[in-house]
Amino acid sequence: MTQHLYTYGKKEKLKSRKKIDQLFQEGKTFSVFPLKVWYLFSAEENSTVQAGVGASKRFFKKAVDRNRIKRILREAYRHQKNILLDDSNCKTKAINIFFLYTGKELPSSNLYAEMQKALQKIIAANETA
RNA sequence: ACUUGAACCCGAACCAUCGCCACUGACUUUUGUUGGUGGAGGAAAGUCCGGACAGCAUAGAGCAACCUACCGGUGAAGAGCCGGCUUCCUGUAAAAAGGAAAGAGAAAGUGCCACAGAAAAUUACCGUCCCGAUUCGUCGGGAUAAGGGUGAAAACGCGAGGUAAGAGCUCACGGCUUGUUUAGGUAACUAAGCAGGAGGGUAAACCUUAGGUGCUGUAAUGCCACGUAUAGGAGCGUUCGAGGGUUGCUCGCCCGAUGCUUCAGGGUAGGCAGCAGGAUCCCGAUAGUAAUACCGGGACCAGAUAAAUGAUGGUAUUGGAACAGAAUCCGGCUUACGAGGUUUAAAAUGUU
Repeated sequence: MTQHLYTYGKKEKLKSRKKIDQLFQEGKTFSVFPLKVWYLFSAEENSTVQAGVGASKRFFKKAVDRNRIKRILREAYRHQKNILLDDSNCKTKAINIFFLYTGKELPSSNLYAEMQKALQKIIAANETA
């Protein structure tokens, strides 16, 4: 799993509208302030972890601010995703994850610590399941 | 010199590492590896105008609604731009100069005009004048609109005549306005003459006049793929017509039959085109006061669909800056904004 270290390319993004709707309807959720996380394990054959990020239009009316948050979240995921990929239980599963920023102000840090916590929670959830 | 305003320019450099999107070369040909090129704005914003493009409609009439409103030019077009005219403001001895204007009509009608003031359009508080009464302090009736006071604005200004006092009541001059003649100008308009006329403002109040306006927007629209069920129940209807279209309404007109509405249930929500070469951008010449036009040469310059430009460290000083992120595309307008650069102004009281 060390071949692609810190990438976040097209294949790793959660893009299909169908999958996202499914995730919001059927997926489980928890919060690590200021993040809210949806996740869903599925038994599909192409086993990849796909993740998406977002920010509420209600709190961030300017597109520039939403772009900024999405970039920070992507950067945080990009650097920390190997926590998930190196875990032997998660490696082979298809996991859909969505990170929503629920804070009301722009983040002051790079959100690495929060992202790490969130990913570890997903691993823990997988083990109990 | 600083500060402030206006106009224009610019909108954050370079290096390393990690990473993103599009196109593309090579190697591998399920997949991937590696290299190259390009990758947000002056407002991409607000969605306020105008188009291109697309679909639908094209049988009209009335009403309603909306838009435009000095002249000429420019442009695909506009509520755009350029030049001029007029009016107003600043300024000046007068000019020059600078700035502003939703700039047709208030002389068709209706309405409204805060506060103050007697009164905001047929008004009279003080005052002035006349008549009557009088306890000589004033009181009552009438005339008037010169003067005072209020206000953003008070019945055109000023002089003379006139009168009890006064008043465009009359007259001269001036200002305004309608028609007309002459001269200049493409025209708006300007100057002069003649004849007539009115008397506050407001049309970003209704309104009137003149001219004009099909509707809907790229989630348009076209094509391909996938998929279910020409299944079932109920209602309406087939020339005595359900329903639909036609601009918002009314009339009228047109289309119209395995059709329309609805209940329950089921399926899809993937790709391609539209979509990045255009009223394009840059440089130069010519014409024009200018907007702009035209000619010559050169350039190809983002294109996604949960939606690409970021992170970390360093280099000279400030520890990183403003407003802000394309989504069909153009032309404008408006609004937001900064460290800086250039020019210009400070005459409506800038500082040293």
